[in-house]
Amino acid sequence: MKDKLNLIYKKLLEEYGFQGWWPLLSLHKNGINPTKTGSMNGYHPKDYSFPRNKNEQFEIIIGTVLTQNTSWTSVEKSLFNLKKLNSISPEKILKISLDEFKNAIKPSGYYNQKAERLKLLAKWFIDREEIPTRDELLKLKGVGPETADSILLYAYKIPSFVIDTYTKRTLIKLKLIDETFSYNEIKKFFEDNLELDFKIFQEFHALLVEHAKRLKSGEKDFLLIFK
DNA sequence: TTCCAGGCAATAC
DNA sequence: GTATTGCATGGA
Repeated sequence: MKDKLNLIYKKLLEEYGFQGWWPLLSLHKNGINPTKTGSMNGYHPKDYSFPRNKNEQFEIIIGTVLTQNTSWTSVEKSLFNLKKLNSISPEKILKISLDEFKNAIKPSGYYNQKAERLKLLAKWFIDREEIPTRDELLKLKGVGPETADSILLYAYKIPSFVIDTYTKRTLIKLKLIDETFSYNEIKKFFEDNLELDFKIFQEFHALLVEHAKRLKSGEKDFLLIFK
């Protein structure tokens, strides 16, 4: 199974190249125009130095919450709105009013709950110096398994595999799992069969998402590249 | 117009 | 532990 999974990773990498997740606003080109830049901006292929400071780390964390059940282009709009308010830092988010904050993140949907939870998350982050554990993250309101794993993997570079709807769908299509597999079972499947390297975990997860997205747009046969 | 998007918490069984 | 439902905007 190890060989099989590594072969899938290799094929995806050959097909799409390095993905450079998690996207950061400071790496956007063309200034402030998220609708035009779309979701192709902010990535940093083969550069694993991010996040380089606490603000970038925090930007990733709020992104993981904002993107819950929401497309990344919508999250970009919210992040740009926050940037205009000069508010992508935990201190600023705590400082602006709840209404102003809600209005800024409205494009991402569920803005009432996300605003309250992000304020709590900001408070938590300010007091948190060390790397959090997964259980600690799961106790935070608004942080479920996928968000916790995304925070660990992309904000803290801890090899904790992220399972999202795309990942699960891809594995089902490849017949490596079936619909009954739970989040933790799928996570274990990856972590038991891969080298525990945060770079591989980041790329593999991002590649699975990219592949599933292209399938959805009807670009090519889903299983073609694996043959 | 309907459906889905890089889910989560509350509730019910 | 597993199944269901509300949360909400924006694009296809």
